[in-house]
Amino acid sequence: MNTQRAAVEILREKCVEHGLKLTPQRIAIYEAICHTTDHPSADKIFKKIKGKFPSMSFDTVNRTLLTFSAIGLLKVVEGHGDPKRFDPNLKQHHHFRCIRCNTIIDVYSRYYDSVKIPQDIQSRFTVLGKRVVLEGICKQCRKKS
Amino acid sequence: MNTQRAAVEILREKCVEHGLKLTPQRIAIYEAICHTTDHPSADKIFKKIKGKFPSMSFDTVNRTLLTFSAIGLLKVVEGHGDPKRFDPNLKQHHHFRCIRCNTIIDVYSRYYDSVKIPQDIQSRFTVLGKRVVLEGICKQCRKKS
DNA sequence: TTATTATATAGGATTAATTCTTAATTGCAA
DNA sequence: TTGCAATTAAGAATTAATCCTATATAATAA
Repeated sequence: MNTQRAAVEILREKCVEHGLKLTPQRIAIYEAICHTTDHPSADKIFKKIKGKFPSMSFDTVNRTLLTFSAIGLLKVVEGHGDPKRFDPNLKQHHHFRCIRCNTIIDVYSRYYDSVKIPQDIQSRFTVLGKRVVLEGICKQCRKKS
Repeated sequence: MNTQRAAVEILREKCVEHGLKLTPQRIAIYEAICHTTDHPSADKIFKKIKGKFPSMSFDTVNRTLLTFSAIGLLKVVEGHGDPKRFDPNLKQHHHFRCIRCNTIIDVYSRYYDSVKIPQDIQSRFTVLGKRVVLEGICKQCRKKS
């Protein structure tokens, strides 16, 4: 698949750039998370990979995800005290979180992208990223009640 | 102190509203968190209270904070997989998070308050809250490097 | 290629965070 | 007051995250 090849190439570049080895584990983990849009936890990725890669340890998955986060291959999304959740989507986007089922859904909006950093905030901090975070009830949970 | 009395009254109202008992533990915990602006974890609140209330258990602090969160007395702030952090500030506000020291600083901005919920998002979700979340380097950490 | 070496991994141990269990206590309504 | 349902303390159990170390391996250079 095209997107898979692209993923390995992106990974390879980043590894070379940071002097990291391109191991089968790293490839499997990066490909696994690239196929998600639900911001999975380390444990979810671990379980997903277990079938194809029975010898992999949870520690490797967790450590690798943190490494990826450190080199900017993915981000830890803002959560609410539950296990860390990872997001391979580096494009500017926003999040909606359901307070019932705790799902985090990507929101794309030019309008939100265009929200500016006011001058007084710029002088207080070095702002590297911004995001609009919405919360409420998702469609599925709305149906249930 | 005036703000302290106010805190107890707010707590009492909410407790009556939800059929909860007004216990000394709840009062102590609510007053403690009302005096913070640094979005402390349950553990920090626990340590803060320990001096005045040596018999209180960590579990009580944690459970009580979650109860407060459930009845809307405070909120669990968006974090990054670390222990839950609580925010008694229910006024519309925004957050800046330092990626170095993990401090979360309140940001007040009329401009950010005025950011709207687009129509297509309203139709997908029942949006109950919104916040602009900034991240970057805070002043203190900028000095260090 | 092959040898070398620094890095990475597996798997179990450890630590930390959170939640559960239970017996005792205590607000508060009657 | 009294009775009872809600709440608490304390420790156990569970779950999440990190650390340790012996082994394996990717990448480099001969």
